[in-house]
Amino acid sequence: MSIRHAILGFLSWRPMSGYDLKKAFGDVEFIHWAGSNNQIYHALVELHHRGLVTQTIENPESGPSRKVYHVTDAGREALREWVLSPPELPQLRHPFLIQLAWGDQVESAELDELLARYEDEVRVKLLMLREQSKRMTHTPANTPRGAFLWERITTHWSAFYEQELAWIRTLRADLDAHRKD
Amino acid sequence: MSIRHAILGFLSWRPMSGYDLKKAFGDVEFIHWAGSNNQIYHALVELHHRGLVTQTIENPESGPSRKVYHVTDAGREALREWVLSPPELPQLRHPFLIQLAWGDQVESAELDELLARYEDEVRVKLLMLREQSKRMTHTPANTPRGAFLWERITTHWSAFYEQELAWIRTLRADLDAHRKD
DNA sequence: GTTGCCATGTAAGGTGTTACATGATTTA
DNA sequence: TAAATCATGTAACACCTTACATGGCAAC
Repeated sequence: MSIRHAILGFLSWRPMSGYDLKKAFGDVEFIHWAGSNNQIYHALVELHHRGLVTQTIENPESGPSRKVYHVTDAGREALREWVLSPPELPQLRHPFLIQLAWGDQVESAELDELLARYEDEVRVKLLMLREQSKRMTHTPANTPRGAFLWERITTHWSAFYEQELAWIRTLRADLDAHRKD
Repeated sequence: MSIRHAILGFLSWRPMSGYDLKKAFGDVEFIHWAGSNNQIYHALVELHHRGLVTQTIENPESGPSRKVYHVTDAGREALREWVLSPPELPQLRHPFLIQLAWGDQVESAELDELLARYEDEVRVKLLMLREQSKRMTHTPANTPRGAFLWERITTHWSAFYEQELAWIRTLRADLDAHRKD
């Protein structure tokens, strides 16, 4: 799984420039690459070199010229192959859990403050996700099945943060109950 | 959050060598990401340089010599500070979701096979986690609160994969129902 | 006239993984 | 005698992020 596959995926929706791709990456939360310029432009050169995309240069009357990339048949086949490639397990990086693992180093009041801050961050994140999904009307689903998949994926993504929020709330409540014993 | 903090944390349990640390990182699932030789040995040199750890060299009668590191008071203070530092949100890397986002490229039967393979991977992972938690008796909790935290963290880690499993099962069932319409 | 968007790139630096190099001891 | 484990490190590479460089156009 690399950024090239995701680029092929985006280009299968419609031809795009590097700049378009950068925005596309930024729009879709669960495609985790921040989609930095470096990677995108570099990947496009490589995909072009391998013949998976073609390049057309647009010179509009006004504005800068853009290089628009289109998927080729070979590219479409590569996309299909990638979709069917062995699934990888998700990788969860959770620095806060590691921090918390040594939470015994601090006092109960300090610990609860830390947990409260984390709860806050997660809550804000969830609000942000919901706002974003409201705005995101441009789900590019061509078929009902595609739309269905897309919906399940984004819901699942939110569910992750919801579980996080529920967990931290229970934890705080239980620690509080303990403290009063 | 960097590997240095986790190292300080481990050393706060007991003095360890680089080799010990490497194993410690490998043992604890939710810290699993960081522990490669390169990083550990490099970080130890740096921590030593900053005076957060001291080094004693053991030359046992048999076997190779080992450099054992101990936390200093400054190190313990740095650990405390880190524990109280602003919490970071978890980062989820989920290549399979990205793959699935373009699942429309393949036929329903192929898609279900893919989902089945993923379900299998998650199931195996969960089994592995449960086995591991059975073996892991060496929870280094000094206090009841520490043990409590540790237990909540590892349970939460499993819950993540459990949610994953539930999600994929529902998804498959619903896709199947759709197909029969 | 300054900010922001469109558009293409480069450079530098940090993070993280895999493999390699070395050498002694223990276990099968 | 071959392997695995103990133990310390180095090297090379891939990945990913941040910031920089350039320049035109539009809007306020």
